[in-house]
Amino acid sequence: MPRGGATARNSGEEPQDQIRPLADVSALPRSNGGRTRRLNEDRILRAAEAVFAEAGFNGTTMQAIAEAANLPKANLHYYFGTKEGLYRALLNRVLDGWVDAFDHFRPDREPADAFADYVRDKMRFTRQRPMASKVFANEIIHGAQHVSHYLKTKLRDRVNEKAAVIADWIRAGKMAPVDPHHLFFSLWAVTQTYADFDVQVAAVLAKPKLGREDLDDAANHILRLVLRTCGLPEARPKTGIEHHT
Amino acid sequence: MPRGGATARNSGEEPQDQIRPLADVSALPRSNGGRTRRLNEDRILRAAEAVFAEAGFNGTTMQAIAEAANLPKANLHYYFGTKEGLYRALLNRVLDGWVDAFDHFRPDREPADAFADYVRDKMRFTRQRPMASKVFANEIIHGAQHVSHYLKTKLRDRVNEKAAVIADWIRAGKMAPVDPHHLFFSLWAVTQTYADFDVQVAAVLAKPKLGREDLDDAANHILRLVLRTCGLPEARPKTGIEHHT
DNA sequence: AAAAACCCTGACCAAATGGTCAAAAAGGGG
DNA sequence: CCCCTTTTTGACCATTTGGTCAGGGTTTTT
Repeated sequence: MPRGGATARNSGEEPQDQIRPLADVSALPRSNGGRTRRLNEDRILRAAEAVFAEAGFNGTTMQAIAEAANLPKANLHYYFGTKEGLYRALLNRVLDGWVDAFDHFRPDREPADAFADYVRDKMRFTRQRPMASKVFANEIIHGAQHVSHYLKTKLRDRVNEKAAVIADWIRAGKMAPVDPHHLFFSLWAVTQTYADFDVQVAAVLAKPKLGREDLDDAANHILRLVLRTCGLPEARPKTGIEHHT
Repeated sequence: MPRGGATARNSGEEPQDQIRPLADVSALPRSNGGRTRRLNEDRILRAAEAVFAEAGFNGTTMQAIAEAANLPKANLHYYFGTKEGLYRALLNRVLDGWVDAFDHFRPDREPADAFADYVRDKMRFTRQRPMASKVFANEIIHGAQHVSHYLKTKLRDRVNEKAAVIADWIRAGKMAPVDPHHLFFSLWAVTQTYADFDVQVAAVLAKPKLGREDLDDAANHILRLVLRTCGLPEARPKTGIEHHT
């Protein structure tokens, strides 16, 4: 497959170890410093996020992304080479924000605070970028072919590191015994379910769409669930709407 | 693509992966009362479940299903008309088994027992038919275009009915206050995550694949999580390995 | 045995889709 | 204005894919 004259910087030509964020473009100070490029790439990625989230990789057509971005199809190929390249670039972008919430689990923190912050962060992400979550979920469901390396290295290491923190908290008697790994799986599951399966939740709740209050309710519920699971005292929610025991 | 074998069209080839023991061999009246049809439809649906789960609706080709079922493509069209028809038939089949687990929530039961049975059922389903779960998850993520009506009617009614049971249990002081709807969402999330996101869980646990023990661990964890959330006493797991608080 | 109903399938489309390319436009430094 | 790089895009393929169909086979009924 001969590459065209267009140079695709972000395409995934390499086997499967591109987890880096957008390749840094500063190498070429030519022209306007690649401003046009960055601007257009961002525009395309934004459109791609929405389309990929709704249709999945195979269901997404370059044409659809092009229309969503208001650009001719050939333009996408100019910037990202192939559909796969665009998808990889998008995944990198999504993955970046995914593990950051882990930072809340630090040994010096109080478990209850860490969990509260984590849940709040996750749910905010769910509210602000539900599409990103869906793109990721879709990738995993279909075998994580593009991110398996990432899962087995960076994510696993990160989880193990934070699981150790949880284990220490348990040993120190700061919280009830819980399997740290499965606790994380549960945390991911209950938070992401409101992004990935939003239509199901909305349907059951008889709402046309999940609103902010719904997600706040969800966040409160999740936090309660986590705190009880970890044997931690329940802090009253900030809004104070809830009636306490 | 999935199948590399070259043994595509042998008219007399018998499948060896069929594990459908027909109830009675002696008392069957006629050799055929639409039996061929049922047999073939089942065979196709089984193949379709695997392929759709792995590739999603758009990523699945009739050709791939045909190869997985060891039948010519035209045969699938003969039985199901269109790809959409096949998909819908599959979806119905999957949905059928999906709400049945709800039956455990009956007013006369003890909450702890009901939850235990529910979790066990769900996890057994996850173990035995992970593909079915993925097909469903995929459908929901992509907007539930084929099942939205089902979600808004049957599922919603069912959930409301069972939520009322939970609410009664809470009122009766049999369990701690929890939002019943969100409790269900959490239950679905934490159980299905082991089917839908199995590769992620396996990757983090450094296993090539989730085994039975992993799912048993998960089930124990989930049950503990649920019981604590509902303020119910923890029964010791069957294996007795765990030491309780 | 003949008719009827059901089953099977290779061969064949029309449409959609990822990708290519050449030529033209825009941009900018000298 | 000229030269070089970057960007833009319409037109154009090769391949894939869902779907059709006519004709042949097999089983059941009359």
